[in-house]
Amino acid sequence: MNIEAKPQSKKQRRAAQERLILDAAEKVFAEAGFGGATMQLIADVANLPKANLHYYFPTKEALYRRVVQNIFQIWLRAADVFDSADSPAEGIGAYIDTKMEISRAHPAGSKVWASEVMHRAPVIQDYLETTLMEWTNGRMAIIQRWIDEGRMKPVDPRHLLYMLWATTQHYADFGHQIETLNDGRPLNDKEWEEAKASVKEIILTGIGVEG
Amino acid sequence: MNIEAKPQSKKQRRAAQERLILDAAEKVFAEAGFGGATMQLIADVANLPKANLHYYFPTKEALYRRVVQNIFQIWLRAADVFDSADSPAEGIGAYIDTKMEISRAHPAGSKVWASEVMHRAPVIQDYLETTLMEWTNGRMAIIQRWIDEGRMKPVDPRHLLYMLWATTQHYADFGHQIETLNDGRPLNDKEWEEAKASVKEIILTGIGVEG
DNA sequence: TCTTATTCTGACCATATGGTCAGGATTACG
DNA sequence: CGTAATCCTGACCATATGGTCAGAATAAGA
Repeated sequence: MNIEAKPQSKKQRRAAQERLILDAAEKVFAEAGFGGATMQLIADVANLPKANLHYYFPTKEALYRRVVQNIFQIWLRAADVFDSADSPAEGIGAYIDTKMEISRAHPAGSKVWASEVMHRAPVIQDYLETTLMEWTNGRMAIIQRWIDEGRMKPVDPRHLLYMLWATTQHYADFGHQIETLNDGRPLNDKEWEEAKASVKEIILTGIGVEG
Repeated sequence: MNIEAKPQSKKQRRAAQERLILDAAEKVFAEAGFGGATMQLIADVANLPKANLHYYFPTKEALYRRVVQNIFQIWLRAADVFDSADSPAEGIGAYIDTKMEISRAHPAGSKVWASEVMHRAPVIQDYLETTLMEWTNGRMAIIQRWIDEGRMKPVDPRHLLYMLWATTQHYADFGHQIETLNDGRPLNDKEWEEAKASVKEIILTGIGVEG
């Protein structure tokens, strides 16, 4: 009973197949939207027969739900850097860095999330109302504390958070527009660093912890 | 030949019907995406038989194209305030105000635009490459001039523009999330003013023209 | 009123899609 | 091996959708 068989145990194979399908689905959902995505296309991208998708995921909705849930987990994990910081500049700066890196590494995920929210969150509304709400309130409290301690400018914590989300996710969700305005080329490493630096500079200056 | 007949001339009726269909289409495309929207649903919202839509718009794509073009015009007109200003604080502040007001007045339009860009702009790529590119370069030049004249902090004009777009459009595109985090209620007049003020305060401070 | 152009619509069609299923292939394991 | 469980798949189905069309209704004009 080797729990870590080299090629594949039963469970590992199942997990690998699910991962394969989920990755393909994330791409297709991001590029075509839920309505525009077809199981056939996802199957083609995953290089599997369509019927096989239905063996692992009973319906298109179920598959989509898993994709969105995956993304949500990534967002949440990204939030940790916020807490462990003990200065606004450090916490918010690290949060911007992390969110920007996620936008670069998981643009498809960000787009699926954006699309889901734009369509009034039919699948993950409960997450918005519970997990996201709690997370937001927690972070707002932290920011408010920093403000009360006089360590940053007294801005509305809620709208600061919205600005952080909007600005960082923009580089994923509107990546195509940014690429077009960059003469058709995706941002290279240097340009990406400039983007991160610009965002941090304006916002951190804007809340009075830099410059 | 009364060009301004009270009830309706031929052309006026046609224009009115097209407007009716376009408004319904904007709503439906925003809520369901291009792929998820159906001509039947658009027809229901417009309270017309489906075949009638095809009398005015030959295909779903043609209808969608018109919706996106309409929105693009609104975006462009909003940009005027940028130019007529002679100080960074005034120009950028007015631009933020205008974009925020559009986000409130035309959330569906903003969502359709976002969706179109997220899907790699299959319909309006040429606009991105020509009109938007020119507009962006023009505004970057203005910002750069302000910087050269020492009237604002030397930030990257391109990323400042992206931040302006991202932040203002966020209130339309992610309006549902914002509403959920606002205890399920849409922002009221006061809250909307607070949002505008917060965005302006952070950004204008961030570029060193306020605070 | 008669004629013509325009607008409207129910009924219809070809196609694409999500999903099913019977049975074949493969693997696990005694 | 044998056999039971799991995994895989081609063929199929019901439905929904974009789009068509013949002809009715309406308006315009003489």
